[in-house]
Amino acid sequence: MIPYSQGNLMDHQLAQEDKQPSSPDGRPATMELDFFSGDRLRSDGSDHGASVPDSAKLHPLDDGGAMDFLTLRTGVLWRENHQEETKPTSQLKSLRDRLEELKGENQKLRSMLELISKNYTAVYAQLLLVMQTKASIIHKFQDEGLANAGVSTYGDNLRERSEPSVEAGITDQQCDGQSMENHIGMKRALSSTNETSSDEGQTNQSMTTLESPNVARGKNIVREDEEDPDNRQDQVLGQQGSYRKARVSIRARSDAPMISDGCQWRKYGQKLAKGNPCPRAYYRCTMAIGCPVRKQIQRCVRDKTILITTYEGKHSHPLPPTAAVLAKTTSAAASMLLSGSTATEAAPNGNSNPSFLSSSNNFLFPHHFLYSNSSTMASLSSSSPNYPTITLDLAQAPLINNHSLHSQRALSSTPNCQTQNIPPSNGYPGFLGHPQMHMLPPPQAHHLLLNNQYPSSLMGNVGATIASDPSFGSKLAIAISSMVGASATNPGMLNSNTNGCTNISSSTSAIITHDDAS
DNA sequence: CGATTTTGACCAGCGC
DNA sequence: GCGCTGGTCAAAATCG
Repeated sequence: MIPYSQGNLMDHQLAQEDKQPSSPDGRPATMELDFFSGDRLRSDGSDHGASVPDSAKLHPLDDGGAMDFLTLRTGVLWRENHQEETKPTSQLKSLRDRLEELKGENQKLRSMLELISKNYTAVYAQLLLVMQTKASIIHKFQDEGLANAGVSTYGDNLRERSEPSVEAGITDQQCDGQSMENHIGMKRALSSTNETSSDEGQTNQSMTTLESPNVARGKNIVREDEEDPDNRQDQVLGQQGSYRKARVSIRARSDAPMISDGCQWRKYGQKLAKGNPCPRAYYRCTMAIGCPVRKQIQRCVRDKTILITTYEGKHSHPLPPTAAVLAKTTSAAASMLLSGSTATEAAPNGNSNPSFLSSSNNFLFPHHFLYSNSSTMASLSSSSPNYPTITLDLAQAPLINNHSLHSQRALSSTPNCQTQNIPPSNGYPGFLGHPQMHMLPPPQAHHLLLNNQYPSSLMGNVGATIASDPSFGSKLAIAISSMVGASATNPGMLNSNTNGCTNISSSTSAIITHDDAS
């Protein structure tokens, strides 16, 4: 009904591609995509969104596409107006009638769309509620059972948290993700203290590395450890190995060995997981001694072009802006995930915050994409209750070209694998390093709506839209950070989105997935 | 020569 | 208890 085809999109892409600066060798310069860059959002927005008056937008967050749509419609009306002078009145009346008819039809379709969206949201909320309840029961069961058995587990940490001798004044109501990490750190500290008597009187640096601002302010007892915290932590981790933390998994198409996230990593292991011929690589953050953050990288067994990066832990050091956004996002997601089943903490907006995925913020379930039952952006992995994992699936995006990952090296055959990137031309190392994403037009949720092919081809477009959405990361980070209320290490990014942050639900999306890396 | 990767060994959890 | 699997360690190899 509405004349916006895939061709328009491709033409737009080509036009954008022509605008890319060229490298000395004549090829278009590589420009990595930084999903979490607000500056990038601004710069791109100047090409599209900035030129679109708000009144012309179909949706507050719709940027470039609205202009195209408006232009197309305006063109039709313009032609109609000029034809008025030459066409017979009856024909004009017929056209007007037809126009009114189409308007009415459009209105009906919009109503139907809204209804479907509401229904889907309601159903999804129920589904999540069920999942959360299930996870909560499992956690509770493990907490009680394993604690009674004297096994050190994540649940055990929860139990110990309220012990005055360990942490005074920490209540169950403070059982958010960060405090959980504190407890993991505390548990490690206690464990190591128990292991070696010579450790008494000292404290584990690893705890410090895991501490939250609350810890730093003295809520927990933190002392300095003279030993190498990294080793200590590794030992404790290796020996106690049962700590369970939330993980944030990112799936993205890439032929590069690693996505660039702005951090520096050292590979410490590689394993062949059962059922997947691709090895899983283990990395730990080396930007600071004792940083507890680790990540695993593995290709999807079903689709080798999909790179699955799983982050665990929270950085214990300041991050460069390029890394801070992703780190904050994953950390916040993990925190929310951990607190999801038990959270009583109110979100900054005043809403209770039952879940990171809840509809209270609704950014994960944008109504634009509710036509597909699998087009949500994040998912809880319920397959492993001890390792709650949230998956951000960007795998529907176009393949990430390895040209953009110039600083990366082969996963298994090249050394110094790290993501300390050479800044691209836009000044941001990028998150997924995806030149194609730069070339795509900015997000256009309503592009999907305008596309005649939907909903049959919706899913493919969803991925492209996510990938092309420069505000995707920002909105995601904003949404998460708004819920956890953590201090922003990169306020520049978070504040940069001036037109979209108030309605995060508008243009973010990804795909619910299952854990199929192994 | 320091930093990093490689890779076999080790450990803990889990299912049978 | 045994075997399998995932995760980590640490010595050796490699790289810059």
